[in-house]
Amino acid sequence: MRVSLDELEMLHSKVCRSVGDVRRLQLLYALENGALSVNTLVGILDVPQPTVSRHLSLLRQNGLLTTERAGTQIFYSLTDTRIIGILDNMRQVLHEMVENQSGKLDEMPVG
Amino acid sequence: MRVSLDELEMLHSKVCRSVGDVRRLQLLYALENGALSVNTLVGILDVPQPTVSRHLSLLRQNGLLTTERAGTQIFYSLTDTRIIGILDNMRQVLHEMVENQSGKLDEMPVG
DNA sequence: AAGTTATATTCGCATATACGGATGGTATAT
DNA sequence: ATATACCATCCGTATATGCGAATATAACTT
Repeated sequence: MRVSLDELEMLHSKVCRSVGDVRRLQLLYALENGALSVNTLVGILDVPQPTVSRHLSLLRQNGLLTTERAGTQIFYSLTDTRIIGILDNMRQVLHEMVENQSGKLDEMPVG
Repeated sequence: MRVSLDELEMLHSKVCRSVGDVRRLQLLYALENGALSVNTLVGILDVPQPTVSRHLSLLRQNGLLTTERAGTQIFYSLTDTRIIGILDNMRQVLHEMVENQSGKLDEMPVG
């Protein structure tokens, strides 16, 4: 499948946006070591089942997760585990940025 | 500065969300090779100046950009250029994912 | 001080997103 | 067929986000 730069840019921002939610970030990390059922994820995140289901659905629509049914359960897993590595890199950089520039985040306007 | 896992998680999702907008993604990439003035960025993105200014402001509030005034102009630059490398990694992975699973994104529900 | 350039902010509006609770659907078991 | 377990979707609501147009602020010039 050929993909233009514009399409890639769109996908890129869409994926970043879908990661840009604490619950969804937690879901991705929870699946770091393999597939889990919805119910298990509900237990881990401790939020209502419909909430988890909606976030999982969004992540799947954006290609980050895939599903597999086993009886009545549905197991979600990462489409590409390299995503976690990338998120870890980002987290590491952010960690350093926070420690270095300390209170400089959210600083006052330039004027 | 000590930073808890929760705080880091918050920052992480906040930063991802701020990257999750096409304009802001374009702004970050535009600044890949050094600082640029707001007006220059307006020319590159070809969107109204207030729109650019608002997106820049958000990116700065989230720590991704820093500013420096030079006369009447304000130059924005990346706080940490490693961010671009991370975004490139993600873009590369997404590119491969799209090419591999072709039309599988946005596929139909599991039921 | 008045004018000019560059940038930031405000306002009103439209759209998108997230949530809880209820409901709907699917698969297995009895 | 009924019951149960598991998951997805709908509904109404509250909040967040993005935009264009107009306006405000800051710095430099004359």
